[in-house]
Amino acid sequence: MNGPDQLHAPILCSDCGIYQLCLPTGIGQADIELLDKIVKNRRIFKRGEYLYRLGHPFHSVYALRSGSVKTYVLMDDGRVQITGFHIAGELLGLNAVNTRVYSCEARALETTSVCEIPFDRLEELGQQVPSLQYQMLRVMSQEIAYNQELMLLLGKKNADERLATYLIGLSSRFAKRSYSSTEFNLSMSRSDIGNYLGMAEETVCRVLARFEQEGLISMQRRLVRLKDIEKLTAVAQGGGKAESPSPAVGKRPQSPVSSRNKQVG
Amino acid sequence: MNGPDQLHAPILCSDCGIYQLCLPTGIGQADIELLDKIVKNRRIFKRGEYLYRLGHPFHSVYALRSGSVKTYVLMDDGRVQITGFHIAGELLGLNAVNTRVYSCEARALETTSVCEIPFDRLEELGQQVPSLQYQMLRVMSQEIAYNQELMLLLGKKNADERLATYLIGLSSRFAKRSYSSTEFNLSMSRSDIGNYLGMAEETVCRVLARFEQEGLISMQRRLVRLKDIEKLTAVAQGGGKAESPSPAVGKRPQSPVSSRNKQVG
DNA sequence: CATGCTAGTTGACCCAAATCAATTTTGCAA
DNA sequence: TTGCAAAATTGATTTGGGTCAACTAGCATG
Repeated sequence: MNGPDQLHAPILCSDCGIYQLCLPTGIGQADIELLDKIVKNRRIFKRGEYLYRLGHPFHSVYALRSGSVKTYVLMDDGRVQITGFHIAGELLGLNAVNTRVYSCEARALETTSVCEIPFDRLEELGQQVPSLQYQMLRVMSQEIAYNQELMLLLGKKNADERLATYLIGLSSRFAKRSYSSTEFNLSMSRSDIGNYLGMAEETVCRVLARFEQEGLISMQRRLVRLKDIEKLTAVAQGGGKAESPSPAVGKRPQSPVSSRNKQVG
Repeated sequence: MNGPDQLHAPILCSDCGIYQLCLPTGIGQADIELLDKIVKNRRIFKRGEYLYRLGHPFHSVYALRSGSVKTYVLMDDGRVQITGFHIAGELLGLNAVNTRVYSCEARALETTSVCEIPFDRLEELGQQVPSLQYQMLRVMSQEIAYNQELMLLLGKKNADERLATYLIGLSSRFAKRSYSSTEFNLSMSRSDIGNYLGMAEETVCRVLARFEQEGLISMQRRLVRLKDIEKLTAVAQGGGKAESPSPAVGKRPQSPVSSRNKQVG
């Protein structure tokens, strides 16, 4: 998605520049070597190729080394909801543990390098390395938290808030991986962005264009530059509408966000 | 929410009528007794009371014995998105494993009986009982799958489809617990339903009223009866609009579901 | 360097559902 | 039993963003 393409994947986990992302704290050198033994293989997926598909039997989880991937769920009639965009250091596929069948699809957005890890081997290893077990719980727990944020966005935010939230979110994910947090390349299309955020791609274009007019960002094609992160954050939180600073007497507050959907009961 | 109120909670997991729901297959009698030792206490929450609140330190997970609970996430300005309604046999709180802080709130919808289980004890026990570890992964994996379905609903379904999906979903959850799948009591308000489904409570009322007119359901207050599950299922899938069976020549298809948001790229 | 082809953009129009408003019904506490 | 607040319903009106349509910009390919 961003940063240098690392297409020459190293052979060992211990040589891998991102293993501290997919397997943070608490795993010793010896354990890393164990892990290295079970990683099935490093594979390259090209744009549009599937890491896994809906309904296929669950056998492996995938650690992203470089590139980016979208995951999405499907309806019978062909409608699609993208549930996430994933970049280097993220682990995919654990959501199939329960049913033993993938409940969504994962597709590369660009050339993407991954480690495929057979789940049953990973589970065995987990029994010897408690911190690895814990790590799996953490990864899933984090995914749940992300998904909850997305539900909040889909259920309660307007178009401006959605886009602003999206940009801010990308920015901080890049920052975490020490890429630029103010200038980056989108690997997904406008249409994918719209699908993910629950809006039409035309609306994505229009809102981005307005953000540019207002000096919040600049865009050319898929390159974004965030020019006013502070204001963008405010918009994401719903503070972009400039609440009338001194509400005239007799004038109903007419808050930009209705009291509906706020906590009451 | 439904079924007999089981307010006299038994003292032991092995006596508990629902332990096979919160801890399915693969746990032996001896392990159950171990588990029983670490369950901190059985508690009763009354309507409106919190099991846990946003930002509070994570210490326990909660197994629901009876009653029902809503979980929801919050925005700074007070907006709320309900992320789930939970009934007997479900396990809450595992989504705080990663940050060690609850990322959402859980609040009883009615008088609700729960087992509180300290997470660190549960984790220790998990190292002795691998199937318990696996069970935790399963529970979280299932929650992710549920959440993905909800994202699909929030992002891509219209009001009719949302309500139909909701009713069908409740029905099959009750069936799994061998309650009636065609007649049940809602423990949540219209407003909560609307919030959960991403629509105004007025719309919930209107759509329910129309479903009743059309003979799909009957409702009085919070008691629902599903009268035509088959058709309801069709509506949930987007098939309620009766695609014109023989499209006249020259008449644009005007499909009830646009080709947008379907899989293309 | 035409020729597509895909992705992105912009304008005009429309509609599903939100909002606003007015009642009605219900559950409970005094 | 009465009184009230919360919950639910129903109607009128508005609107944010979807849909349709036309067009442009990049970019690959023969």
